[in-house]
Amino acid sequence: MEERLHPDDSGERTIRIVDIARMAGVSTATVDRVIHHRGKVSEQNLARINAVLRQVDYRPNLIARSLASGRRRTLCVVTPAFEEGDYWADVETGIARAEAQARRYGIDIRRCRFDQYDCPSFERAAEVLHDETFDGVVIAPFFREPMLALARGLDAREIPYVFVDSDLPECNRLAYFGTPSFDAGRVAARLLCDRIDPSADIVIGRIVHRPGEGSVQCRLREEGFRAYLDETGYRGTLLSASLRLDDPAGNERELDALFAAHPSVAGAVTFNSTCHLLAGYLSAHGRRDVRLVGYDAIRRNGRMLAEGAVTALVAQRPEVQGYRSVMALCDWLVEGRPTARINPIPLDILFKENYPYYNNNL
Amino acid sequence: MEERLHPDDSGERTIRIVDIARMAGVSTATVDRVIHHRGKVSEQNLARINAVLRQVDYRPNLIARSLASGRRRTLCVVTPAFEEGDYWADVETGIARAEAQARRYGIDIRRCRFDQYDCPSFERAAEVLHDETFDGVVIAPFFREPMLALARGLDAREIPYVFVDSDLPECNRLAYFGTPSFDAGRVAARLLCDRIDPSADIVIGRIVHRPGEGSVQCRLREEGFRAYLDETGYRGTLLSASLRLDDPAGNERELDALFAAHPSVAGAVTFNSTCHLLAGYLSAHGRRDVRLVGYDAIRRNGRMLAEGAVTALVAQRPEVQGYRSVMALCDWLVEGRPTARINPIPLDILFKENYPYYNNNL
DNA sequence: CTGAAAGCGCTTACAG
DNA sequence: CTGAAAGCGCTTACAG
Repeated sequence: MEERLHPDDSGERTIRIVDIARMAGVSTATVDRVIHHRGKVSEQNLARINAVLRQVDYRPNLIARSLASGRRRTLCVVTPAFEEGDYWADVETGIARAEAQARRYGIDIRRCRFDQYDCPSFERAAEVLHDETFDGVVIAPFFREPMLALARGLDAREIPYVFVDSDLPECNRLAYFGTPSFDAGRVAARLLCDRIDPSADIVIGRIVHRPGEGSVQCRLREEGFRAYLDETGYRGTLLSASLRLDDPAGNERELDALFAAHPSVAGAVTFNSTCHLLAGYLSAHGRRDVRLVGYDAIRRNGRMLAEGAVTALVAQRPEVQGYRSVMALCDWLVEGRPTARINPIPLDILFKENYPYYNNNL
Repeated sequence: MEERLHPDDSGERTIRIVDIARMAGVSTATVDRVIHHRGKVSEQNLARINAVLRQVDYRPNLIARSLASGRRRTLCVVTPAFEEGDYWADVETGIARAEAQARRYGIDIRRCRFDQYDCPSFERAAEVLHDETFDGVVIAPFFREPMLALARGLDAREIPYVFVDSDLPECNRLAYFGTPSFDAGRVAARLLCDRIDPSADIVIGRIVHRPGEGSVQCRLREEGFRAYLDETGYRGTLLSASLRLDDPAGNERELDALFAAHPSVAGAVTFNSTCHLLAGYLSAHGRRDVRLVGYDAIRRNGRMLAEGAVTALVAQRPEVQGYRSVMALCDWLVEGRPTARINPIPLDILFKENYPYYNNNL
């Protein structure tokens, strides 16, 4: 073990660049060059300075650095467009918090939104990343193929990027922040099964946006859900209900037909944040005997939870995801400090009793 | 609405003290005096500068401020001593995280530990706060009377303090961070009742440290627990088991006797973080039919959860509590930014299925 | 009561 | 390849 002198340990004053310069018999500019690997430095000076650097525990004063350099950097955040009360509004809350902190270190944030149900809109957003240049990118990789292409471009230009919400492990992302979808499905299954008979039928509410299938995340959650049922000896039937965000009358007909055909249904689940749709139906029809589990603590779901129309919600700290995604990039750019590549965000379980405290997650 | 020019909105460059000085026709030192309400300033200059300040949206550059002032401040954190794997070790994790950030703004942290089961040790820690002077204090107010005395002293010396873990509302604390204990009790009751018959007996494990009664927090949790049972028509019997941290043989005898006398017990609960004691007993005696709910995601509890000896844990983000307590003080000291006085930390529910992801809560 | 000047630690042209 | 010097925005003695 090398003997090191550290100010905090020894009571010595903290080491500055001038100190190093003096010890190495060079100017501060040369020390700066070595520290940042920029410009040319003679072999001799390089060796001397490195020798000093090895002796002392130099910790750059980031505040001074940021003040002196005056350098501003710009990040681009590419996430779905949202309205108030939507899931992505909560992610934005976290991003805004990070933005406030990042500004102090000279980092600005540019937003770029896309329609999460419309692949071409994602591709248009990706074009911005091509046309302009950024120091880093946070992106919700909703659409696989365009994302892979985009990632190749970013890799080529050596622009670091962070994934939020869902992951594409084959990409060279700096970090990923999101909940483990498969286990999120298992959790939902457990919450439902704790309260219904193992032979009762369960409705799966599927929100249909367009002909294509659901998101990767929803699919993984469903797999986890089914896995749990298999493991625990479930022997009822899983029924599917196709619902639309924009067609209440159609939803009503769909559900009326389903419940008429299967009076024994005792549970329901949705794998995205729209369980308030099903909850509204159950509530309106007085079906308090049907247990419903869904995802995300958005206000409309929270209201249904409070009313008792939803049994439990599985939530995923969207603000934390937004905040940490941005901060990971800041840490990297400002201090060169890497973040873990995969950062599973905790899966939160909300009942009526603890929902009221599930707010400021920052 | 007053018209304000803000750099971010208008593309104008950001306002500095020199700009204000120029606009008011004074020196930067005088502007500084007005901004910080320090030193004497003539009526006339005061008026001029305030007029300018009203026009522009001056946002001090905190980085420059901290660099220039070179002022260091010291906070004192007074929390229970702990060993690895204890609850308070997790709180310390959050404190250490905050410390790293705070250092950049010239804030140092001093620790002061006490024995959470020993009031005199708390009083000794309080003496440090009297003898030395700090710019702010974070404190876990375990013991009411000495804390009230200490708070009076801090108030008199105008030293801001933040409570963590539990609250004493009659004190003039800058902020409080902790979970709502009563509802934490209700949540535990719900978790237990979802899985047992309303007429089954329930054991309450009480950890006895010394003759005195348990902490305020435990008592409140128990009240919430009982309230939930009352509301939901529970009609079994609540049985009490007195356990000790340091007497496994005694615990064994106590529980053997209890379970022998009450073979119908189907549930158990503890209101502090030691449910691993009860879990160990149940596991060793093959009592998988007894559902157990406890508090805090410390490692020993987590292991029992994974094994299935604990049904669910209610957790309270100790790292977040530690982190935010310190940061609240930093925000106040550095920027004069106040925090909400009461900050309820979310109540987390952990099952075997989501426990693995309940780690880095920061 | 007020302002000129130095300085916090680091970076950045610029001249050599 | 190197170093002296200016400057980032703010604060702090100090002289007046």
